[in-house]
Amino acid sequence: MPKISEKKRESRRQQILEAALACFSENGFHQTGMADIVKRSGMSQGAVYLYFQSKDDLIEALADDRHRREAVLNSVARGSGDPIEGLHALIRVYAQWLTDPAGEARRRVGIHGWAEALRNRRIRASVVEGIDMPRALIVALVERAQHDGLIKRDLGADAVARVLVAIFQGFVLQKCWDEDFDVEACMAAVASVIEGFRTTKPDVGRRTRA
Amino acid sequence: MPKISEKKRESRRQQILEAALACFSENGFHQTGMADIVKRSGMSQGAVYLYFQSKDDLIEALADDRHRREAVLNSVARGSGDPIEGLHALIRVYAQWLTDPAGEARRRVGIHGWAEALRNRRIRASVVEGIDMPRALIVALVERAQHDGLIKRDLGADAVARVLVAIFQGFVLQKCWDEDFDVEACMAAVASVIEGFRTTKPDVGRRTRA
Amino acid sequence: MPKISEKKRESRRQQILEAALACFSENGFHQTGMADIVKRSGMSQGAVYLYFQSKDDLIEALADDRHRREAVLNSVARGSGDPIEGLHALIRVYAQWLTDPAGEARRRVGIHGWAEALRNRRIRASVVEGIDMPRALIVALVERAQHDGLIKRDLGADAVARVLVAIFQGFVLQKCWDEDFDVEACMAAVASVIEGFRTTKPDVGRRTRA
Amino acid sequence: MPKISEKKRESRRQQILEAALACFSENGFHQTGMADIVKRSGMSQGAVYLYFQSKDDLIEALADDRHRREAVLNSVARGSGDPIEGLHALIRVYAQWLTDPAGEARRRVGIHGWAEALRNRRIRASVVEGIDMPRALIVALVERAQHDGLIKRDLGADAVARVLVAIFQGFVLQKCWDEDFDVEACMAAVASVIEGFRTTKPDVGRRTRA
DNA sequence: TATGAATGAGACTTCATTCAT
DNA sequence: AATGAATGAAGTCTCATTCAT
Repeated sequence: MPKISEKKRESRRQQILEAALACFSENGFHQTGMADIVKRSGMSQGAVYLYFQSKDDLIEALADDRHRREAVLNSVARGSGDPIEGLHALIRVYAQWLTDPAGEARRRVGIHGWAEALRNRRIRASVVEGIDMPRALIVALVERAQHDGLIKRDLGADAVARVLVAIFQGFVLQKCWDEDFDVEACMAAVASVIEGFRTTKPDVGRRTRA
Repeated sequence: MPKISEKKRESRRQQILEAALACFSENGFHQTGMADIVKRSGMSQGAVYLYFQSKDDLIEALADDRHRREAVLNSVARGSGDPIEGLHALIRVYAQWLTDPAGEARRRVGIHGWAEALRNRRIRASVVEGIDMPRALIVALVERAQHDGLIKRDLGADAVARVLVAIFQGFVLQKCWDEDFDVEACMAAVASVIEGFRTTKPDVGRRTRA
Repeated sequence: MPKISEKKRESRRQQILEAALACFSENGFHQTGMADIVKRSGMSQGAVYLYFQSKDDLIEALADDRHRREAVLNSVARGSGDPIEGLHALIRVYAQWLTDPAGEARRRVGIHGWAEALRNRRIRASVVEGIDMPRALIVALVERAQHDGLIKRDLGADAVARVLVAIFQGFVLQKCWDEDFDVEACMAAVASVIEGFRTTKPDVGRRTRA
Repeated sequence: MPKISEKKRESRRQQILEAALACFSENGFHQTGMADIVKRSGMSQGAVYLYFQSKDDLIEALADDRHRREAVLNSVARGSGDPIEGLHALIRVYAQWLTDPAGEARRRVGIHGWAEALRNRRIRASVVEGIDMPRALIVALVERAQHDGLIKRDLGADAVARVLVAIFQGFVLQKCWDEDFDVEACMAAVASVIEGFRTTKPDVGRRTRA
């Protein structure tokens, strides 16, 4: 029974996905040929089509893969007690993800995915869902913080979330374009961003004084 | 060889660029064929090559065009007296650019350009220069503000600038994917971000006390 | 204005159709590659697609071409006075078409078309219409002959027509498979077939009465 | 090497042949993939090649199968006393074969075989032999009938045979394209065709004179 | 200048067949 | 005997660019 073992099959699949990731990372989806992926994966032309129905299917599989990994990323910051501390935890997780050298290719492909999301419904769904997850998480944290009087009540929780998400999207771009992008330094600024959303202590002090 | 007037020539060039912008906006650079651009511009296949050497040349021309427009955008916020007010002015300008319905196509093409910048040196140069301009502007404002004690001195001016730039990059993405993106609400949050960078009053108090 | 003249364009089209006809005649539709047609036509790969949208389009064009030629063929036998003579005229026309050495390729492609008609709606429509034309013609002749008492009234005019059409379809097959197929001899037999449809002598009696 | 029983082996072979027949009937030889046949037969890719050397081998096996079945068909009309009655018997047998709903697929594949016979020597041999059998049979009957003065002596026996064979070939086509083809009505016309081959009454007169 | 027909390399995908298990 | 994963040549079609007019 030469039916390949599930383990082997999954391994082959990963082999192709990794080759595709590397190729897409270097040349984008549409400048990468199946031949490139085939060569890099060390498999034969036909073999790829035993694992993926088409090039688009391959691209979508990578998008789904990314989606799945980010879900894990988000779960880390969940369940923290203090909402402010939760935000900081989230930031730390993403900062780490941003710094990881092994994630370079994935970040680059992510950017290509952003462009692709503009014209491919399936990809857009995956990408948008990918940013809706952390956004929802942040919204929840912010609302709790607002309820506790820790974050200004006149700010939209969604707006706050979008700002934080945007910062990381921009950081991905800047990091990919510029080798010297200093994540550490920027993180300190991000911490201050959160400070900006907080209700100011002095008010309390002044109030007690009064 | 009947030479065409310079005016006519420029007009034709724009005609092609506009057609290309519309096509690229809808389908990206590599999914758009020269035939699409030709059809949309109302010109002939051969004509395009009288104005642009190649498809890549066309893409680069659009990138340069974008670069030139952004230079104008930045100049608006220059020369303001109060650096903090300068930052707010800059934000207002970009918010407006983000909201302009006529700029939709340009924003979308911009995203495709971000992806293309990953593999095309010439495009990257243009894109990076495009964000270096506002970044330098912000850095100058922040440094002045820090000197005046208006912004925390322990924050890197560059980091602050990168955060603000990142926010707008992320906003472009979110706006292009999501029709309902609420620029107004988000701008309020961005104002708070700047608050976060500012020195808090108590410090002044403490300093005076010391 | 290098827009090709209509004459030139039509000539190119024919060039391709002839190459396709020759290739299909030798190897059938699906065993003939576009490369074969391209090579035979002396044009370039891309050129063919300036004249035909796809291989299927090319096949359909040939089917339509055949359809058009047969319409001409049928028109020959129309308008004859004596319906029996009309039938014989039709037979003569088809016999000639069957014998024409220049039509060999067309007959062979016709057979491939019969097979293709089984799974391609568009082709079937063309083929069926192609046999409905002579059938309708024969039906009209037979009905007139029956009205004149020249052909047995108990035969269905449609059945008679189908028999005559079938004979020629079978002849095409036999001629294409067997170089030695003797059209002359067979035509004598076909004349007898028509004899068989005629009313028997008793009618002559009625006629003698007149 | 666990050898399979001869019975089992033959059963598997038939299983494949039936699947192939169904597939070829629907899509023709070259538009049917081995994968289609495999799926329909319920066997594995490799298994087919244990029973047939190649796809062509499979096609040829079906052609031979057809050949064998037709031999049986012809034998029915053999040995009849009256040659004219023999012709009618043959016609009846073929009419029945034409009507049998279970033979639909076989008739359709037969048409594909006619086309294939144009380029495949092996198939042509099988197909031509397949029509030579009934033709020879008819020739023998006609010659006997001519000897007995029942059929016109000036008709070539071979021509008569070819006409009758052609009629049934054409009927197969018309039946396969047109669900409403009326076999019954056409058979009456075929009976008249045979009438047409018969000597006319005057001959009888001559004979009576003798 | 301007046209658009022509080019041909290269894109993605399929498929008959083989072979390790 | 049987499996089905693997192969890789070949298929159809596209497209940026050129060039005769």
